[in-house]
Amino acid sequence: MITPSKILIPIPPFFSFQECIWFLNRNYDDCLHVISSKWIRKAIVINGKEVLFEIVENQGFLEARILIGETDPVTSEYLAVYIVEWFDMQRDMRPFYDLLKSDPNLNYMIDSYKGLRLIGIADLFEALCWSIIGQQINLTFAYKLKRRLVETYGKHLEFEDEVYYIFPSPEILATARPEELRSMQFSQKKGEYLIGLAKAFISGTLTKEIIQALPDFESRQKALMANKGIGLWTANYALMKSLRESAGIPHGDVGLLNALSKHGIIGDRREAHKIESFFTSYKYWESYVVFYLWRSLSVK
DNA sequence: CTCCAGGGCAAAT
DNA sequence: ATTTGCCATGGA
Repeated sequence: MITPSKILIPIPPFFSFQECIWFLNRNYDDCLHVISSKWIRKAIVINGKEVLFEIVENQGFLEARILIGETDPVTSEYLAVYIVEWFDMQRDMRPFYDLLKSDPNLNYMIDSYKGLRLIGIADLFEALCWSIIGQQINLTFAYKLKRRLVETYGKHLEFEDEVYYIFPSPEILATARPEELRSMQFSQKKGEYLIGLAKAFISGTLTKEIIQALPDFESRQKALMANKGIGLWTANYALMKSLRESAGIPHGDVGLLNALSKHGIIGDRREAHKIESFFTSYKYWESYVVFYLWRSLSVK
C-alpha cells in the first residue's frame, strides 16, 4: 500500500491513534515531535538522510506522507516499518486485555485507554540517553534537559515556520565536553555518562544489533549495565522501549510505585513480594502494564 | 525551609 | 553484602 508520496497502514483491532498521540502529547514538552489536533509530525534519519513525515488518521488507515526528504520506495518502506514499530501496531492486544479483564483494580483501563500502544523509541542510543537524563529528576526538568541537548547537538528541519529536531548522533555527542553539558544543567556525572555512552556506540562495543543478538534477557540486561550510568532501571527501561522486552520492568520506578499504590496493589512502601506477584499475573505483558500504569498518572 | 521527582555510583558500614 | 551520601534543579 505504498505510493511514493503516501503510505497507508491499516489500523489493527484495539488500536487508537488518538490515545497514542494523546500520550505523546500529555503534559510535557517533548522536542522530538510536533502534534496538532489532526496530525503528528516528526523528523528522523533514514539511510543517512533527514526526513520529515506526517501521520494522520483516515478511514481505517494511518496515512503517512513525507513532507521533506526522499520519497523513493525504499525510504517509504523504511518509514512504514518505522511507524508500525513506533506504535507497536503488530501486537495482538487481546491477551493483554483478557488479563486486564480479570484484574478488578485495572479492568477499567480496557475502556479508558482502549487502543493505547506501548510507544517505543526505536533508536537504542536515544532510549538510553533519555533514561539517563530522566534519572532521579522530575519529568518536566528531564524534558527541559533533553530539549537543550537536542537543540544544541541535534540536526533539525524546518517546515511551515516550525522546527523539527532529530536526536543527536553518537558521533556528535561523543565530541561534546562534560563542561558543556554541565552548563546546560546536567549533573557532572550525567554529562560523563552520556558522552561515555556515545563513545561506546561509535566504537561499536554497544549497538542495538549487539544487544539484540544476545541469547536471553539477562545477558542483554547485563551487557547494558556494564556501561557507566546504566543501572537496572535504565537497562530495563531501554529494553522495554527499544527492544520491546516484556520483562523490561523499570524496577524501583517512582511513577510505577505511585501508580501501584494508587490502585491499591501495594501499600505505602516498597513491598517487593506484592510487586513480584503482581507482575507474575501479567506474564509476557509486564512492560505493557507498566506503560498503562504510567498512562494512569496523567489525567485527560 | 525541607522534600522529592520515571536512579546510579562510590564510599562507608 | 548492604547502606548511605551525593548529585542538579524547580515545584510542592
